[in-house]
Amino acid sequence: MSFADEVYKVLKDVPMGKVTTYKALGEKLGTKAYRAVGQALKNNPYAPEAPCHRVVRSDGSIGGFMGKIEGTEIERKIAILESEGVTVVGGRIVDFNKILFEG
DNA sequence: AGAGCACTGATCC
DNA sequence: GGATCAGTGCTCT
Repeated sequence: MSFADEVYKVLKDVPMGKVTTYKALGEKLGTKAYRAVGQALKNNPYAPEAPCHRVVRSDGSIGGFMGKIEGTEIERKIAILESEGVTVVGGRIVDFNKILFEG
């Protein structure tokens, strides 16, 4: 088990239509290195199992996969979120606090 | 070994 | 209320 594996394990526990934050994942893993969580997510070896698009920043913004890398596979993940019932506007989650899953 | 990163909370203006 | 600093753990050079 690697650090990344634990991240995905927690991530898979997030129900559809909900989102979680890097912080929540880090806390569950018992670490404070939230950046390391992001590192693991961008690696994303468990692509369909690890819904990295379902992970957002603590303030509800989508995260680094927008604005500078738009036009990549990332934007499709945003569409997936909306498909799951999560609304994203201007790179920000709508009703973020209501769909936030903290386990 | 050193810099960087898909972050966050706390300071500093 | 925005910009900057420090902390954190892992990956790449």
